[in-house]
Amino acid sequence: MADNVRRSMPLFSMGIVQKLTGLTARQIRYYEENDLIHPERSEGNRRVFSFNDVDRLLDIKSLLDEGVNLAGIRRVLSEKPVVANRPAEGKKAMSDAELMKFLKSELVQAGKFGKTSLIQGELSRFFR
DNA sequence: GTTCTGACA
DNA sequence: TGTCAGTA
Repeated sequence: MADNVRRSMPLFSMGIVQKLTGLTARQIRYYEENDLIHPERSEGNRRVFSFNDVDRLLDIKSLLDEGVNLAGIRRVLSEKPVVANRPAEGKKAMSDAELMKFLKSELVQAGKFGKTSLIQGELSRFFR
């Protein structure tokens, strides 16, 4: 259960998530409006994303890249309970350590190249 | 400086 | 979706 705790631990700010996912704040907020994600809120009403939210956002990005509309994405994601991120054996893509490492490298690259790096096109292949 | 909501091109 | 406004 320590796994779920870590995954739902609010750690990322909007800016970080933007770089991590390559999505714009506008999109992220829009997806939240459509109940695709449910970030926590901090003091000043700031969104605080958990590891799960980022992972979920990446899934959304993958679907978007495949030309799936919001309705379709919502359908796919609706099968994934928010807080109920059980140790789904045959569906687990990456371990926490791997995902963490991956995200960190993306951050570094995003920093080097300026803004959105390769996160946009290639990334979608690794997920889902 | 960063993020938030609402709104409009 | 982008972006501007007015805040917190």
